[in-house]
Amino acid sequence: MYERKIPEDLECGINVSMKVLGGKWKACILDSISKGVRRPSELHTAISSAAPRVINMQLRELEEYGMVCKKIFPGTPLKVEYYLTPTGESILPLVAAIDQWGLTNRDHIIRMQEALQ
Amino acid sequence: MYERKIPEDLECGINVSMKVLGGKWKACILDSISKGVRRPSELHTAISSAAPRVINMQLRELEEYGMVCKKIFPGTPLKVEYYLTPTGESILPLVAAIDQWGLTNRDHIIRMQEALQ
DNA sequence: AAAATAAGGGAAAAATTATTCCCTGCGGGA
DNA sequence: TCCCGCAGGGAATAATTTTTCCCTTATTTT
Repeated sequence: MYERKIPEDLECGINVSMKVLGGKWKACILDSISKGVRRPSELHTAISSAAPRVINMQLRELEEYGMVCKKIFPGTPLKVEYYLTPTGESILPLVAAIDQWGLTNRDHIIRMQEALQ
Repeated sequence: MYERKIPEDLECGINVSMKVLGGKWKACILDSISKGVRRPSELHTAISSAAPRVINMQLRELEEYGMVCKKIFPGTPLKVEYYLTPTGESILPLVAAIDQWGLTNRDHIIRMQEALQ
C-alpha cells in the first residue's frame, strides 16, 4: 500500500465515506456486485472502461474496508466470487442516491460546463 | 482549467455526482455554505485544514457547475458571498447522507484497516 | 510608512490515483 | 505445442489533484 504523506482526517463523516466511495470505480463495483456480478472476469466485462488491474486493486481496497468479502472456490478452473458484507449492503442506498442525483442533474451540469465556451 | 486526457463518462450518474462532490473539500464547502458560512474568509477559517487557494479553486468549480453563485458587493472593503443555487440545495440531502454513513461506520472502517497490522 | 484585511491568481512542486505493460501458474482445447 | 481463459501481482509511467509559495489591488488601521 501507498503510504500517505498527508494524514487523513477521519473525524469528518464525509471523509470516511469518500475513502470508501471515492475511487474512480468503487461505487460502480459495489453497484455491480449488488446486481449479482460477482466474479472478477464478469466485473471486468461489466466495467469495461476500467482496466482489469484497476478493478482488482479497488476490490482489494473494498475488501480491506470490509465492504466486500472474497470467496475462493478451490478447484480448477479456479473460481472467485465477491459478496457484499452487511456494511457493504448498508452503503447501497447511498450509492443509489448518488447515481440518482447524477442522472437527474446531468443535463444541468453539462450545460453549465459548456456555457464557459 | 486543466485539460483532461482521459475522457470522462457522464452517462453514469455516479460519475456526474462525483464530479460535483468528488473533490477533497467540495462537500465540506457545500455543507459550510448551507450552514451560513458564506464569505471566502469565513470559509477559510471554518475549513482550516485546507489551504485558502484550494478552497478558492473548488469554489470556482462549484460555481461552474451551477452549485453555488457568487455575489459581489462592490465597495470597500470588498465583500463577496456565496449562495447555494437550487441545484446546490438539492444535493444537500446527499451530502448529509454521506456524512451520516461515514459517522456511523467510521469505527468499522478504522478497525478493519488497522487489522492489516 | 508599515502592516493588516479583503479577495484572488500564476506557476511550480508534491502528493495521490489511475493506467499500462508484462509476468506467474494452472488446465483445456485445437 | 501454442494459445486461450481463469485469477492476480510488480514495476513503472501517466494523469490528475492538492498544496505551497509568492504576487496583485485597494482601503483601513497602527
